[in-house]
Amino acid sequence: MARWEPNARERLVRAALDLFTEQGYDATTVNGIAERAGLTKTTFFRHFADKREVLFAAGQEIHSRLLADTVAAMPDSATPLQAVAAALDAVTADFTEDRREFAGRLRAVIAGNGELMERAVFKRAGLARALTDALRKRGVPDPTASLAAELGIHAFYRAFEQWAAADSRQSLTDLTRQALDELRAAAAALG
Amino acid sequence: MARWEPNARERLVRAALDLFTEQGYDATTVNGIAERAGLTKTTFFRHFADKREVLFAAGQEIHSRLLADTVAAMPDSATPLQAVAAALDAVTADFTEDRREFAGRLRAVIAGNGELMERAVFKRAGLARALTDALRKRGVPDPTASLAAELGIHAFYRAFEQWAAADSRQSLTDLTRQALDELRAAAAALG
DNA sequence: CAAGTGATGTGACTTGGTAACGTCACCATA
DNA sequence: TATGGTGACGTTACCAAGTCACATCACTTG
Repeated sequence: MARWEPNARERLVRAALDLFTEQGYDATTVNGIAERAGLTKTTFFRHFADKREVLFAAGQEIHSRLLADTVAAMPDSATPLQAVAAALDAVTADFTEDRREFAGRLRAVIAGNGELMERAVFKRAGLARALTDALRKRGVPDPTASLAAELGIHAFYRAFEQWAAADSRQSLTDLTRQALDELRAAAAALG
Repeated sequence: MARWEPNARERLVRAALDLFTEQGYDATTVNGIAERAGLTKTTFFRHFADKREVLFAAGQEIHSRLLADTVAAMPDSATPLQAVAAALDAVTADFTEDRREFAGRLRAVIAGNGELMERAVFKRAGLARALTDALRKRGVPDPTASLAAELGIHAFYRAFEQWAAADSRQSLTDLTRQALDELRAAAAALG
């Protein structure tokens, strides 16, 4: 018999999201989360750097690396925006249909709290940064690199809003491709 | 004789920036800041929502409103990017030469601490949001509005880095104009 | 001169977050 | 089988951020 139940990390995430939706983020204590997961506060902070991070740790650094690796693997002939598009394809493939309800609840909790919004914006900036750096390593000069990266991340979040909130039947990959096309056209028309 | 020294808010900001540069952000307590300003912790939190905000409260909402008002005052014939350029001119006029040393120290402290970076990124997103909303009110459709706004804010921060860090003799207004021109050209060339 | 206002102080409290130390199943290796 | 290490967790104590109820007193207004 095992000494501890497995998947402590995942249990903490689920307990946190449940409590946040039930009583709100502020009214939920870390002690409460840990207790529901059958653990203690100390263990919570061994898994997550702070209270907010329990909602963001899943996938963040993975996605950054996936963006960077995909961009690096593109042939030299690819344009910056083509590299960005490929990277977004790779990341969005991870957002399968069965994760949509979870993503929707996550989005709702985050949207309802200032501290969480702040962290979300920061994470978004981190993704843009990773994408920018990957483009720079391909020799894309500034400010083209950061611009292409921001365009891509912008498209991703725009699409994510639709995917997680509404009941659109399209995949996040398709929605992101459409958003990127729109943004590309708008950028070209800016003047 | 007045019961309290005047300018409590400003005294708190200066005390905070001084202590942060001397001992670092983490090693500085709110009690310490308040004490140096001749006040107490409670009074600190009456002026600033949290410890970080003491470095950001100056100018944030003022700048948002200035951006919005300037965009709103532009003639209908102006393009989105022209409105953005005018708004940036208005905001950067506020960054006079005598504030440069202060801005440089501020930038250094923020760059050295993760929590402060997070807040800075959030404030930046707030400015972009204000600019986007102002453009929308002019009838600029999405995603053109948010794109033009992000381009402008991107230019502003890019220029701010040069202005606050190096000893370039140019005004922030000029640096921002140049940065916006570069970004416009890069956007048009994206494909 | 009385009543009200506003900026501050006091003290007690909750909670996020850290740190030192202890516990015990599991695993490797002799 | 004996032994010693490792990793994941718990316990306890602590600090500092942030909140709240209540008190103070110069200044203002009628």
